[in-house]
Amino acid sequence: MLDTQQDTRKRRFAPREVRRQQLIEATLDALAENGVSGTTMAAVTQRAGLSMGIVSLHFQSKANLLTSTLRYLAEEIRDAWADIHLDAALSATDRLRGIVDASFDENISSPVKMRVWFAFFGEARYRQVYRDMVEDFDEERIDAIEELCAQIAQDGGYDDVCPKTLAATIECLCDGVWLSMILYPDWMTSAGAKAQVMDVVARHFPRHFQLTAPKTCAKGTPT
Amino acid sequence: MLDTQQDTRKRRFAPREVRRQQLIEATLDALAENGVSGTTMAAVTQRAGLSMGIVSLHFQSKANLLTSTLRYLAEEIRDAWADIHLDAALSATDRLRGIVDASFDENISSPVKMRVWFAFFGEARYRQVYRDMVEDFDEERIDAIEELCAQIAQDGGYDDVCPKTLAATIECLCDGVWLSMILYPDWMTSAGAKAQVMDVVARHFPRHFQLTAPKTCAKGTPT
Amino acid sequence: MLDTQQDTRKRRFAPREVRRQQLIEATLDALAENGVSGTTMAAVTQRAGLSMGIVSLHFQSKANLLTSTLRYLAEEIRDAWADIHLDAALSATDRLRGIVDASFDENISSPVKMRVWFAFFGEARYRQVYRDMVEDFDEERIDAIEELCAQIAQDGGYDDVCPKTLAATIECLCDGVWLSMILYPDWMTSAGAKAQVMDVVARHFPRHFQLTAPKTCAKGTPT
Amino acid sequence: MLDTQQDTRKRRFAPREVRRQQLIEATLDALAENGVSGTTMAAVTQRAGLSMGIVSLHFQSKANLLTSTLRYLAEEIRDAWADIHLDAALSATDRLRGIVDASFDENISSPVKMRVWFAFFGEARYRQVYRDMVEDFDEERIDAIEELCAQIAQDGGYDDVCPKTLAATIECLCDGVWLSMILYPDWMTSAGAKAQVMDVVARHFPRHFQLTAPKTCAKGTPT
DNA sequence: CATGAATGAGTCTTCATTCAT
DNA sequence: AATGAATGAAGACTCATTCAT
Repeated sequence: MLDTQQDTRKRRFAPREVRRQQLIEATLDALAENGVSGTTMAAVTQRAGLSMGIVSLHFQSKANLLTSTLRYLAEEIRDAWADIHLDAALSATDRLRGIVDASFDENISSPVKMRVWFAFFGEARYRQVYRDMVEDFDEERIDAIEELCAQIAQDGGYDDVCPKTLAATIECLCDGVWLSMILYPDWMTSAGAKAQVMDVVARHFPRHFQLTAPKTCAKGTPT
Repeated sequence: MLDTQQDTRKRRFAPREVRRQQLIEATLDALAENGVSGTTMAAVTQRAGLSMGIVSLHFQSKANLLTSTLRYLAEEIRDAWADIHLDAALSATDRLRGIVDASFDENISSPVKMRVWFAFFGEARYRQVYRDMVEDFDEERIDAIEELCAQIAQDGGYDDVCPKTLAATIECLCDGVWLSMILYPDWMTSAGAKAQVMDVVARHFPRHFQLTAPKTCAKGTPT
Repeated sequence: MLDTQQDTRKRRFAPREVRRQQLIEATLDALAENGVSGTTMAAVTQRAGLSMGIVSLHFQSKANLLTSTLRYLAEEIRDAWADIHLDAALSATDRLRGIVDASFDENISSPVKMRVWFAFFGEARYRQVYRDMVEDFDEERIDAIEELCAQIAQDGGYDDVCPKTLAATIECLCDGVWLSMILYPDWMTSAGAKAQVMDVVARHFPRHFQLTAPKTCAKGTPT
Repeated sequence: MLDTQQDTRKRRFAPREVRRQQLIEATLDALAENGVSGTTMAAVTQRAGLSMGIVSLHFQSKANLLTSTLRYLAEEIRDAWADIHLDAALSATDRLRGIVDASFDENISSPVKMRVWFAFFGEARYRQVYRDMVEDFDEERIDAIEELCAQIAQDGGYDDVCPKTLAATIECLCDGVWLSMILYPDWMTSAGAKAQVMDVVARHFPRHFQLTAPKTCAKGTPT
């Protein structure tokens, strides 16, 4: 199956979607390594094993290729999240945990993709694109988290928890943990990231989530 | 006083340090507006009201100007933090609150400077520069927070709090909140940011910090 | 035939070697007219009827273009010399004369190329490039001349001729004559140059080479 | 005496001529090391221990400084040559030998000055200046040599020597030897240069000049 | 659908010259 | 007479885009 795909990719002519995907993946690698400004079309196409002109053919311009790459990332996350969100069989606690797990899934938050996110975020001219693209989804997502928090708070009788604040805290914490994963990849792993966030959730809903035992938290080995 | 300074800046000859500062400030503005790749030397010098060659004269190269700008930001934060950290008159709780307050000080976390920080973080090259520059300080800072948490935990008998985890949570939360301030400045203000972080602290140390009352937390107007 | 070549050169796409040659020839002209420092990439490419970026495409940098041009000249001389040197049918005297003739061949020692040689010699940086490039060949060449002189001296019983000194004299004299051809082109022609050098050879080997008759040497019209 | 001069040079204010000489000497060093294009005003003035603006003050422009430096060199040679030429006590043979000796005097043909000569010669835009400056003197000099040769030829009954051709040969040989001194300084020394030229003279006037004994001419140690 | 040589506007950098002190 | 900070034109180099094949 993979062989067939590889084969298709190396053929002189390939369907439009295969080439687009091939270029987007090469762009992800190039962006992770060199940032937005350091990513040249020559580098992208060389990585994809194709010629320079191919970008114009499939994406018209560099700006469009980058925007498409960003959209690809956003949709990937949205899809992963939607799977959890729409699964009617899950309880509120399982959903909340599922959303956090999905956020730090090895595929979603791989080092390459995290670097690409922040590369776009740091470039002022793409920040607006980034914002327009994630705003709706961000809002939808934070509303969903808030709703789950509200439901757990009500069901569990957690009178002292403000669902809105907790939802914001979870969102911000996730963003901050992502940044740590980029800046200090050796210090913050995918598993550690999940534990870090879930600990704050557990701190608010102690009867529904298990706190990481303080004793296991030895100095020098975070998470 | 300001007039005098303005006057000095516009004079044909100015002391070396005045020019350097003037250029760094112009660079901050340019970076905030255009990101690292979008920031041209022409844009920086025009903003400073000077000629193009002046950068080479005072900073040799664009790379050195950007690195110097990054160092300026880092030292500004370090200084603000050191004021709190070295004030022997403060209690552990006051220090912890002081560090969070300083992190979201209007000058330290102004929109311009926040954008510049993330512009640098987005570029792999400058991430390394940043790490080389502030790794020691970052570690010192998180150790200090951990120590304060440990002290409060011990004094207050909070057996269920792992100081190391809490310190990491605070750091990550601050980063994430900064990110929100850039992306949704209307939604996340400086005051709201402090409240957001202190709420998590209060959740861990309820007898030493005041939780934001859940009732004030109405939907639509977070914190 | 020439039209075809011209046509190829003006076409939007040309084989790599055609473009390289085209650029080297334009560089020769530019160097002869403006020297090393006065030769700008814009001037070279304009002369070639191409755009500025083409140099980076085929030679990466200005330094590499100049080095390649120097190598082109050196190889041209080496090839001309090798034709004589490897021709087994020639006698020692014919070879010696042949080498001198080749040195002042209209193509090898054209005004343009002579000026380019001295433009390079004037730049310390390219003197080293030149040495690294042709030191071996220069040595081989002077050794060959010495050997020819030794053979003629032995065959003709010229006991008073030191082949080593004569070889050095011939080399230096050629260089000096080239210099005269640049500075006073009206005074020193290609034919005169050959006569000048061969006269010194004849002075050493009077029974093998014909001296220019002293009577033809009238004041005001040298050689 | 030297101390006094050094002292004058380091004083904040110095007579016009002292400064000019100081700058010309610094220019000679800079030119020898970096060629015409590589010689910046900053490098020259730094070498002289003075400030950048001083050149404009004493020479108006870089072009004028370089032309003045070239003139300084030309006059130095002319003076050295005139001493010999005007010395009525010398015989024709002594004068001829004296001119050659002066040409390769350690001061006149020092490595630094030789490099500067060829640096100017290689730069097309200074070649005309160079030519205008040395043309008259060159002609005067070659006429003098020719006259000396004619006198020796007549006095010694050398019927087969054309004074005009020999004078041209001596001139060209000197130029070529100078070039060798620059390109291969280890191979061609000042003493070797004189011997090389005088050997050709001796070959023409064997009863007036001593040939270098052929036996001393061993392979590997030229001249 | 695909190639890659060619283009040329945009950028960084250098440096002779100027001028307030 | 001397300084050196500042200027700005000029040049090398980069790279997204175009287009003949």
